[in-house]
Amino acid sequence: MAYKLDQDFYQRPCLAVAKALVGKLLVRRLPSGELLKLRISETEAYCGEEDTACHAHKGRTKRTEVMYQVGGTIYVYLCYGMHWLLNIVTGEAETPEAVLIRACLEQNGPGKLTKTLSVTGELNRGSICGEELWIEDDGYSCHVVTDKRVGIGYASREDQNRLWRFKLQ
DNA sequence: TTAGTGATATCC
DNA sequence: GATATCACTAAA
Repeated sequence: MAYKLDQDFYQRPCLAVAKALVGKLLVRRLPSGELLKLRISETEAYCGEEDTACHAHKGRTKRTEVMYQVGGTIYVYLCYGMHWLLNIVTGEAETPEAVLIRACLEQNGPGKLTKTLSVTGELNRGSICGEELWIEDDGYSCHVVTDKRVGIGYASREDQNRLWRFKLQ
């Protein structure tokens, strides 16, 4: 009995949302009308200006503006000129928090994931509760393990060591 | 291990 | 205007 997560789900601290999203179904309706469902197997939390790994830690800019929206907003970002990364904004408005969807089952890597789902910058600032992209809970539950975040060598040692990555075990 | 890629931020 | 940076991937 799958049901679509509503906006309230995302209006919680990013760590809680990041952990809760692991094991959920990411659903994408392609422009062609085709429906794709993938189970989320890995997420990472990026939490506020205090977090030196977070894009918004230096303050609000044109790019990070999206992270200051209310939870439930989609933040899509182009990395290394070729990969779109999918994030979901969490928490209250004015707090720059987001969860990076890092991988789904059968899809390791955030860049491959967005390629498979045809996620591009067009979805940036959209709603994760809309008709193009949303998340469902089908009652599946599993063991979630934590780990250090990766690919954030520019962050402080302290922040690199935070166990803010959540994986399906 | 390393090259490729382009938007963004930061520095003239 | 110019350059440095980057939450990655594929090929070797």
